[in-house]
Amino acid sequence: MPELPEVETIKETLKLELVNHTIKGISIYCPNLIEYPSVECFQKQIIEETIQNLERRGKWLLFELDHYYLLSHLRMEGRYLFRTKKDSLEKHEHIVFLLEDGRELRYKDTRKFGRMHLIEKEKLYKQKPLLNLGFEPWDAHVNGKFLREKLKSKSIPIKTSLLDQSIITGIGNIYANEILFLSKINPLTPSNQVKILQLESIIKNTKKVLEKAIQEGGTTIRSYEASEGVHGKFQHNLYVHGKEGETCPNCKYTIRKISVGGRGTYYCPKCQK
DNA sequence: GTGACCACCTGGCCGC
DNA sequence: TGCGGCCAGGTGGTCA
Repeated sequence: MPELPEVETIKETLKLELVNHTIKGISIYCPNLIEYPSVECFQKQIIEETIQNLERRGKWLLFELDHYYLLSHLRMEGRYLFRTKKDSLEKHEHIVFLLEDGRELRYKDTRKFGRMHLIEKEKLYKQKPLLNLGFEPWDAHVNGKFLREKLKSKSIPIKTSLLDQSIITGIGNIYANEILFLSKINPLTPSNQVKILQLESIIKNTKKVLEKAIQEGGTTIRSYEASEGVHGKFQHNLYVHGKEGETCPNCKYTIRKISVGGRGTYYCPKCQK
């Protein structure tokens, strides 16, 4: 599933293909994917807009157009593919953007979990979904004191807080597991009981894990591809995620899988006490 | 303000 | 073999 490193990889891949190209038409086969505005407005407003740039904010992909930002969240299995008019529409291809050079940018999403917004440029950070988004992990505001302040009234597990996009944006389930393993913190620890040194360790390892994952092009687990045929390699660097029953690379204890906040959580009970 | 729960959605897997 | 049920996941909404 695309998290921050995967979205960063997708952004860079699409940027090479899309900047300075104009959207001439759009076909929407699954209206539920359009969150805002209405499907009719979305279709009307996006026509004749030229893609100026691609950006990323957390797990959101931002297409900068002339007058709007097209925001795309890939959720679990969303991906973008390039096709031509001659190519027949395949299963799960729900939205087709026709470009002025005849290519088609198709949004494919097996589970239809992804969402798109089209927002006027000046309102980008004044309304959902970016309004309440937290800081990027590399933001200067993100330090131990910041996290302690944010978590002081929270008794939910630290793993759940790491997934809260209004605190630090971009961390998903895979990387939260890895970050807590490297920080030697039990994922069930109440957020307000994590010590300041541990919070600083979390921040350090968040940057470390995400930077490494971006270098490797993200993590390819099941269905994720940056674009067609582009696979990440970070799955070879995972310590605990998806390794239930295997031995811990540090202490050789058996890695355990539990459910925290309804999410599959992998950890070493010996290293992460 | 906080936390728990649910809906969204489909393919894959497992047990019967 | 076929069927039903469960699971995976991120986010937003609702309710206590």
